[in-house]
Amino acid sequence: MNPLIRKLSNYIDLPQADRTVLEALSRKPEHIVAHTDLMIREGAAPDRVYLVLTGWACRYKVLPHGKRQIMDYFIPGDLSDQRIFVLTRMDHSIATLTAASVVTIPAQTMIDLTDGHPRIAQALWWNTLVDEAVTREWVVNVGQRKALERVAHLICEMFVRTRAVGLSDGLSFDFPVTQTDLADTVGLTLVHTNRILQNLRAERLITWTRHKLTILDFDRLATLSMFNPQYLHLEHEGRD
Amino acid sequence: MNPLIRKLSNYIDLPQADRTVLEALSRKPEHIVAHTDLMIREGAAPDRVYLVLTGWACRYKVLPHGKRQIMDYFIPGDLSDQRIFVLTRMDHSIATLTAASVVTIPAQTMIDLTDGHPRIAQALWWNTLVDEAVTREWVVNVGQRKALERVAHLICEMFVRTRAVGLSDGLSFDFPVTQTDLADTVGLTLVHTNRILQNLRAERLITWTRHKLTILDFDRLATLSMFNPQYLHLEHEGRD
DNA sequence: CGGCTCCTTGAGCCCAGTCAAAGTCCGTGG
DNA sequence: CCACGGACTTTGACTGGGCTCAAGGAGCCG
Repeated sequence: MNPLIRKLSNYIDLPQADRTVLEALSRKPEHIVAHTDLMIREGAAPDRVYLVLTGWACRYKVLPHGKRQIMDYFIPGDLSDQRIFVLTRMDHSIATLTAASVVTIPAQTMIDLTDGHPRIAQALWWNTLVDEAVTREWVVNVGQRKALERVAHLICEMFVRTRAVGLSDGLSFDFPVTQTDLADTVGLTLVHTNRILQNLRAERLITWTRHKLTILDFDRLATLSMFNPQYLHLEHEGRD
Repeated sequence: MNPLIRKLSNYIDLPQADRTVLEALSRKPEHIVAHTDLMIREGAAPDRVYLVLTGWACRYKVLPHGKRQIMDYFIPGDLSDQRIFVLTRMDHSIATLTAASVVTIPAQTMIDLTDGHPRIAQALWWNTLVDEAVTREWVVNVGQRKALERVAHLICEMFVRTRAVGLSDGLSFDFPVTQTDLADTVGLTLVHTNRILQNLRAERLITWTRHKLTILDFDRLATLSMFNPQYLHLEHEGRD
């Protein structure tokens, strides 16, 4: 099933008409190799929105001293900002982390989508609000959690988000980033991130080989990292 | 002038009709003392939006181990999420940092506002996108900058944001938070934040007494903290 | 003038960063 | 099928930025 529909269904049940409209968006995905910037680069004028169908991507920024911070992961079903073209310049970049298939949606299509389909419009608002909540939680993560908790929290989040689009398999899911990516996500060095992963493995909390991550004890991982999934708003909150 | 209008004018010139509509919102502000949670608390159902007219407020979250992270400051002209009521539960809290006057806008008023006034709708989208960009920059700040750079960056940002609503005086502006608040904002301890402030003063980069902060050398402060104001999108980007 | 809250300072420790090198995995081409 | 090369992961030794604990000082309000 289209991962965007699957994702939005966590919020609200969409009637068939709306589903058809959303399905129609996902024709003609583009296949993009790993580690490629999408067309909207920092400084350029955004005129489109990206929808990831398969693979992972991320938002990131590189500072003048060369350090990179990843500020968001895009997994299947994730959409880059629905109204990004209101701005005239991107203030960050978006790149694939893996090979990915991505749909490009022109600005006008997004406008028509929300103008003509109020339930989709509302679901996309939910989507936007969740994106904001996730980013805020990442501020909390790098600001207040210790290294081990930080990595554990990210793993919990990505597991739940992956499961929400039907891409988990029990407590296993595809976590296709390198340790360097992970380090730049949680604000630690590569070396320290690696040692933290050793700890998580030694504590029998996770296994992670060949991009396949398995959580061995979700409750302990969630408690230890103070993971409270409420900010993901996946409890079918759509009123009506 | 109404600080919301002033803020949105950084993006686009609003015709008098739109200004009048926005002015009308700001009748009956409520006066709230410092350190008070606004009605939407974590876990509660949001049904309104807040607009700050005077004073500062913040979004924050307290983790189970008692640590607080401030994820956003609200200064005059700042609006809490324009569509927050799409969610059924708040995942964080909002509190005043100082005495403040705040306008409460019911959900339906927000909907009418954007339905009936396309330019306001677009300006509010700009506002939302800037809020997101700010939060993302805060991820970068706590993730990749060192303590001194972090504090310096926040000062640069709050100076520019304050100036954008006409509340700066040369290189001086009201920075009415305690060092404890500041520490919880930049993800450092109070003690270390204090020492960093001593450094900034010793380096003759700032003075900060009685809530009045003066930047002594903006260029040096901006360079040192790698502050690039592009993410604030204040360059009157509104097309048309 | 007493008691808040907030700011400042000192000493010692530890979590995470840095530097450097070695090991592992995997795709590719001979 | 194996050798090679590049990307990614792991390990060790050392350093240092930021945290913790603790106490004292300054400003402000009643």
